[in-house]
Amino acid sequence: MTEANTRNRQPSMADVARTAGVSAQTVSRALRDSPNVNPETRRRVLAAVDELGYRFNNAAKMLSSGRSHSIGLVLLQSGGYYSRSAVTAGVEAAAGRAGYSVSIATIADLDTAQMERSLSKLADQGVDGIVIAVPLISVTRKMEDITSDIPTVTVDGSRTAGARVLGIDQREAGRVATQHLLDLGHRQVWHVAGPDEWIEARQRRQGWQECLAAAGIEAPPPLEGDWSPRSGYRQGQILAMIPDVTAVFAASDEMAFGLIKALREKGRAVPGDVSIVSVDDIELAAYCHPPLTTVRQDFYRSGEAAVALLLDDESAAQTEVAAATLSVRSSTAAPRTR
Amino acid sequence: MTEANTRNRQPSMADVARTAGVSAQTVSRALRDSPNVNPETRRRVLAAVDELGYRFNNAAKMLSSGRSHSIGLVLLQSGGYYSRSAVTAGVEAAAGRAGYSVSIATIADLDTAQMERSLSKLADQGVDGIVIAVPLISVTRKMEDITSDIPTVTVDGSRTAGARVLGIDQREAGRVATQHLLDLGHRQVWHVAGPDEWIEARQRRQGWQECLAAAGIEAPPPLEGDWSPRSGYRQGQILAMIPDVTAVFAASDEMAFGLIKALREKGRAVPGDVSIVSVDDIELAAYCHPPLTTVRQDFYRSGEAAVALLLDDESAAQTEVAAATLSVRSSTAAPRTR
DNA sequence: CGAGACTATGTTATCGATGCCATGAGTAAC
DNA sequence: GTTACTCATGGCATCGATAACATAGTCTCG
Repeated sequence: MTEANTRNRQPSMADVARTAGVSAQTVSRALRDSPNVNPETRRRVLAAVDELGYRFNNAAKMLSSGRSHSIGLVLLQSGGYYSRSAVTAGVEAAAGRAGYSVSIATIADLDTAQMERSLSKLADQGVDGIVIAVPLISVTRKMEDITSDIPTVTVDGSRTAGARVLGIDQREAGRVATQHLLDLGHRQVWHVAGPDEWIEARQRRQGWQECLAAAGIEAPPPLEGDWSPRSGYRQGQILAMIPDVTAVFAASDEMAFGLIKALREKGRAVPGDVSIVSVDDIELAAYCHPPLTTVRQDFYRSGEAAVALLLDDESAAQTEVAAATLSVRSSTAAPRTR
Repeated sequence: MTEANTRNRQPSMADVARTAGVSAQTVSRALRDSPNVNPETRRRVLAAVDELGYRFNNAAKMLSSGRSHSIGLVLLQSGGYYSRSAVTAGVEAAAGRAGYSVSIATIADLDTAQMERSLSKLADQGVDGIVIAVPLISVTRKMEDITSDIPTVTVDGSRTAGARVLGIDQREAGRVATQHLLDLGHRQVWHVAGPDEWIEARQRRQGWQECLAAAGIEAPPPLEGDWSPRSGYRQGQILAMIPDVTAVFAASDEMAFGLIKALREKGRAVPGDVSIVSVDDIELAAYCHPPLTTVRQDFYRSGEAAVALLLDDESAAQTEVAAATLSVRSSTAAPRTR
């Protein structure tokens, strides 16, 4: 009589079975694999499903099969909207294709306690696997416990006992960027790095250092930002006060935006006085002024690869590497000849 | 002997009960509410939980309680990395605070079939509620079925029978932006809109039209982009060929970036010759050249509000409105006096 | 034509937590 | 001192699907 009454409970497999005139087990078989089910029976079952608007109960399925067919994704709330979205999309797409759903757990800051909480939350949900898309600073006992129970992949190169590592070669990105500047004739390359807790940041910095070292150049002290355009702007103000700077490698496009703004304000033209290379190749990189020369990395593919690594037991040891390719635009040029 | 063997099944409530010397039922009570449990008993239970590393089984809980304590979030893969991330973060944060987890389902394009599939997927997972963060073009029977079974909130203003609507007043954004240009002395304001299927886009366009109408100005035909900087660039090339254009309202910051680039290339200075206002206030808006005057909208808050609306039955009819505030920077100026 | 293999289907136990009811201990009230 | 009631806890059925086992019928082949 009341409205609540109209909302009967969802039909169950037993209801379908009754309607189709078969047993629940047969319904289960008809709906999943199909080793041995009479086509005619299956037709009847499907008809009944359709008629009743049956929708299988995931909880029950999960309870009896022990698998949730869902994977967890740990993200950082701040810091690089771009790569975060791209990884998410890649993970979700690959998971979806494999019949898995994705649960997200974001952490506000790179903080051990929050990380533990997120992992616990995902573990409580019973995810079959976890993709960690943020750097693990220090791995606690509790994290180890969880990651050794549940297959885990980290996409940033952090290591923990149970977790496989998907290597995106960030050093390569640093090398490519730096080498490009050297090739243009610059004698020195400065660097605005990301936060040191991020493996990405460390690796890019390493690539930069290695590249300079290989060219026999002593690297200047790196400046450090936090990925944000604002931090790039800050560091740019500092760089603008150093006379000899002709080339800068920024660890992210967003920081490069800030960098350019600061340099311009101090009367340093880009690329006339200072060349800038960064990493990410976000969509806007081509539409700022000047268009950014930047190293493209396929985060979407990384997300996909992470899921593949997670679900495919065979390729256990395989760590895929996303190649780094340079998009040359107009923020770099040969140094001004004196 | 084999490695598989080492991975014993997770301890269950019964195991905890045995260890603590109580019944499973008592464990259940001790771990949840607490109407009638002896403090000493609870202590023993908690100790046992800790000792065994017990982690409750979500599937079982869900099966017996009928609630999954998870909500689904439908996102569009492409189109505006920014707002997508912000909404996601807001949803996840609010859901997390309420003890809910978030499952995502992305769709590649605005396509009815994909939308149906995503909703089905979420429904199959047994989510307790759904937040739809993409526009529903046409609502099919199947979608209605799902949204009437499961509480649903759409954050973009699309309407469907079962879904509540979280109104973010996009018309207001359009009005604020247009009015700003008129206040500066512009006699006409052009518009580069988002795709017409997006309610956001339509509403912003309406706001623009209404504002012009109120000022007694006949609106020029709107141009249409797809939110991407590239599409802004295309439309900018067209606008640059029209002599009288002095002010443009772009429906997103990203399109404004493209617009500015195109105008600049055709020799039209921003804001000297053409003023530009857009919407979103992404972080980079302040760091491009010139810094964008743009309307800020708090998508994070929208995400939070959507969850609140979903979980809080009381405020059923309440549609929260995120205010639109203008960030005035340097992409707008008074028109050149002749 | 009978043994073994294979097909299509039904029966029963089970996953792990919870809801409901039962029970015994302690306690307040008359 | 018996009634009535609360508190703390245990026992059992249950949620819905599945795995494992069971069974009746069909087919194949020597």
